[in-house]
Amino acid sequence: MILNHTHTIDLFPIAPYTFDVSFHKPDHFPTSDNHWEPGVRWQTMRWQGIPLGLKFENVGNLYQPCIRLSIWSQTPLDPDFIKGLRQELEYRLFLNLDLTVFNQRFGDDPQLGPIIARWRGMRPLNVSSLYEYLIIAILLQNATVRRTVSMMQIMYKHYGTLLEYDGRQFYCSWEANDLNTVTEDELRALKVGYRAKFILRISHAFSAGFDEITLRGQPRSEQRKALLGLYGVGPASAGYILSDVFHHLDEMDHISPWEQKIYSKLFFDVDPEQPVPVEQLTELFNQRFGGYRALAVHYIWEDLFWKRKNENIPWLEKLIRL
DNA sequence: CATCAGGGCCCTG
DNA sequence: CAGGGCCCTGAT
Repeated sequence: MILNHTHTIDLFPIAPYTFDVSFHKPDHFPTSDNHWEPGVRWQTMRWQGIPLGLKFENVGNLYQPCIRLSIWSQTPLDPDFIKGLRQELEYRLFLNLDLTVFNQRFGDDPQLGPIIARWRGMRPLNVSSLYEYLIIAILLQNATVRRTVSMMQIMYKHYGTLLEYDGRQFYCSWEANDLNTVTEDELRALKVGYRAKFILRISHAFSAGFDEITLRGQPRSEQRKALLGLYGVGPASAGYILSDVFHHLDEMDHISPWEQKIYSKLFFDVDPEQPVPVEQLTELFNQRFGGYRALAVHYIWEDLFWKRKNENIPWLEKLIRL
């Protein structure tokens, strides 16, 4: 599908805001719906059923942030659509997050302070809808990164839409309805394994009305309950979604074994293969980062993975198993 | 070649 | 509440 019509609008995040570390997360596995270069991110999006090609460009700075957003579409978009899209992106990109309190509170923390200074203005990144994020969460389960990438790619090939805009090609996600007529065997043929059942059950739930926007307005406990009610979603996936999709900056209910190893090294400087008990990690997070546990760990985590981009971190390589 | 664990979850006992 | 099984893949 070739997208020829363009609209351009400006988005104004709350300062401080930093474009690159907010739009590129070195620890996220690569998917063919987006591409980042310094100052630019291409990203497809399906909104109100319409496939869009987005291009975000940094035209501001830390204290006077501005993002120029170009929107490619197959047919012209009316102003109401653009308005709704703007609101949705402001939410998903967390542009209204005011980091002032966080920065003040942890600016003097011996570990977090220098990291905040380095990445000031960074916020978590999620451009996906809840449904799209759930698919990713399912594909992450019990798989290496390489396998997750290949499962995601084959799903895009079969059910996504290839978009061409700005001289580039990216896949755009499908909708839950699109899988209504797909059988478990068809999905299994794509080598997603037992996850086929999860993907279908979740897609059916969304087709039947499971609604992201409604959930946004509910308290975290209700959101968690609703997520855990989805077949194939357990505490790990629910935790990622509550922090990444629903923006709960203090979400830290579940620490999985591989995370436990990395946290043990980062916060206690012990051999990751002899990790400290989860309860001890939880206690440390509560004491030091209470109220902002997810955001604090996000800063430390991203700092580590940016470092990994530039230098070899042997202990980490062993743990992330590409 | 065979075996096994992997960035979970469901189901059973 | 602990533990087996699940699809597949690549590492050993």
